[in-house]
Amino acid sequence: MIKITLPDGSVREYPKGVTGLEIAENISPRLAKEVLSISVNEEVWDLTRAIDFDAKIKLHKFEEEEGKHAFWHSSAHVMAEAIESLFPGTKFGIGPAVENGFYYDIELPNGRVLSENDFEAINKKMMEICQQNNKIVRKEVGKEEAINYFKQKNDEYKLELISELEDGTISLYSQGNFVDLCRGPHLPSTGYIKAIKVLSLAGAYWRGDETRKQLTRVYGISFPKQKMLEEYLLMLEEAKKRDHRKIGKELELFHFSPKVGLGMALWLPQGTLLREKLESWLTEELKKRDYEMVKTPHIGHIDLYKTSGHYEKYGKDSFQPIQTPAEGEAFMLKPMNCPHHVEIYKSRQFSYRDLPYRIAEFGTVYRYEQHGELHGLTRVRCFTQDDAHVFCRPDQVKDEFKKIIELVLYVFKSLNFNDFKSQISLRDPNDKTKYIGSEENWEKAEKAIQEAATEMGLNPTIELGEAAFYGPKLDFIVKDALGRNWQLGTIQVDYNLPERFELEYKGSDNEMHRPIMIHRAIFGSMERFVAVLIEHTAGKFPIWLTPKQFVVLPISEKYNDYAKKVVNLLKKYDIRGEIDDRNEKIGRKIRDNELKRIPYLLIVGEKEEAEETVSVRKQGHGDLGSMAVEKFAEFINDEIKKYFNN
RNA sequence: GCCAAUGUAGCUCAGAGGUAGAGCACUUCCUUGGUAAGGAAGAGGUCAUGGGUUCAAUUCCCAUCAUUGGCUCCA
Repeated sequence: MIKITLPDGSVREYPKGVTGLEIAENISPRLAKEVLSISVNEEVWDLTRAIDFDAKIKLHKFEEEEGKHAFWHSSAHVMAEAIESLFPGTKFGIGPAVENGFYYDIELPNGRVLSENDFEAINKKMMEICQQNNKIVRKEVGKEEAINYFKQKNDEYKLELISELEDGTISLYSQGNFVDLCRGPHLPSTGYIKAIKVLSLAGAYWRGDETRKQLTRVYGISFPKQKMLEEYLLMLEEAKKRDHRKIGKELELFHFSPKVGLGMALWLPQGTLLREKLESWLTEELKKRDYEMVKTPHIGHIDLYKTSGHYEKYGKDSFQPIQTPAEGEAFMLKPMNCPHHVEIYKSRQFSYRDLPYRIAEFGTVYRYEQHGELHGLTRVRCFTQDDAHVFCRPDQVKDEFKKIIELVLYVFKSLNFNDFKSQISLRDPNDKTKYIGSEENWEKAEKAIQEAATEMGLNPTIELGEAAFYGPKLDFIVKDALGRNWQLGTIQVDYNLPERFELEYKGSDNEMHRPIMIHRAIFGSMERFVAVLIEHTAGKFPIWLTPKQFVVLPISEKYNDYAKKVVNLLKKYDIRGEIDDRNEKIGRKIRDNELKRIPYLLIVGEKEEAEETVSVRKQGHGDLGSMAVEKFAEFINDEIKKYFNN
């Protein structure tokens, strides 16, 4: 008998060779139906693998990473089996589970190329294999046996992989007629997969190496329930509908013109209004928190970036220096605001009493991103950071972090980003040599960040070795309405620039000391933030942010004058909107303005004009009845206040 | 930058080796209306750009440019 310890600490005895599936059945038949893989002493195993020793175990369902992973990994094998049976002689690269589904890199025989027209046949075949409910069997083999098998299959990709493995650690998994080199773990049988579908194709270099052959990467998704697949496909469609590029066009927020330049957004009037609202709101919040606003030029002398190190880092792969008529003089488009802000610090002398010194700027920077990297507003070549730098003493780092975290949380809450994670990136404890700055300062800062995060109620994950060479950092990753992750806020300690620019302050000991510089951004960049906001809200922005808060719809042209009066009156209350005075019926005007995601439609006709009221229609809620214009103004302003009071 | 797909009216997209079509938007006219599409007429395109094949190319081929998806997930 062996002792099996469950996650709750309870211990059960089982005969030697018991499997995860048997344990699950013993606990509850219902659990046995849902469980997909098992952790045995922290190692994830197949449910059907025999356990021969005392162990701590944990059973994993689809909801857990470990369960999903096994599920999708087996799905990749099913897809491979389907492709092999449809296209005998196909060679297989790697086929792992990924964040959303799985893929397999393949090479079809005789130079045939897979196309979307083949999807249906593959889907059908995959379902067949799943319905056969074939057992998935693990077999540990010697290296030679593995080599022989794939030699006979003539699969040079698998052979290359095997050649790098150590004898005695090689396992094969088989199901039906398909055998694959694989570490596992896998599902007990293919019948667990109730819904499976090929999603897309892409090219991918063998082993990510562009000098090597390009294989076809086939992406797929699968679920234990048909309904889950339907929901997932619906989510994908919803994501497409919410694509910020599409909504940006529909709402006339921004535009890209190849003539102006790739990756350079032109902000249209509506988009500019939205962006300005965000900027002025954040500016007010910064001022409340003792930041001072600064402005710096879009270019800087090349020597500035040589001192900062950015020339070395960005020089070759960036926009090239701008020459002037003067001999040997050159400027660079600024890739970062930091060096400019450092020079602002240097413009005066600092005592320890003057710190922290906080300066902020909506600073536009230019980076020559690779052509293929460009994507809508999320990856551009010219963008505006909501940048700020805090210069402080080492003993102030923790407090400053707490203050910045407070601001980040405030911003997230105000914009309804309620689901987010935080991540602290620290040094690699095994290789501390690649980091700049003193051991003492690093330790202090790493400790300060962790304490600040905990004290502010965050529950950050800690990533060792993820810190930049110049300092540790804290990042915020928000989940949008569709569950997608976006990295927005970042707070970074920097020991590098103060050193390079020889920044100083006079301490209480009358000696000169080096300040610590903290970089931070809340939005990240205005471009990316607006994109995330669009996708999060599907273009239905909060009332205080939205470019047009209302549109007045006259029942007929006879009431256009009254409509104009309403617009002007509301303007006095700082409520923005316009008239739809087209020669159309009211139904038409309602439809068009609903589609433009206008939060409030104010319908005016004979009755409203006589009573000096508007008939209010709220987006998504329909008719709210009529009210006096002033009352509506109050109503909106109350709604806006609610945003900031709770 | 590399691979693939795509590029036709302001937008969304059909189409075919014989120099173009729809819907929406736009202009004009009719209609003056009560909570998600009123009617009619009109205007609008070197079919991304440059080559090639052909009697004939927007359509086929090549190149360029742009857009999109991927190139990070390691059996």
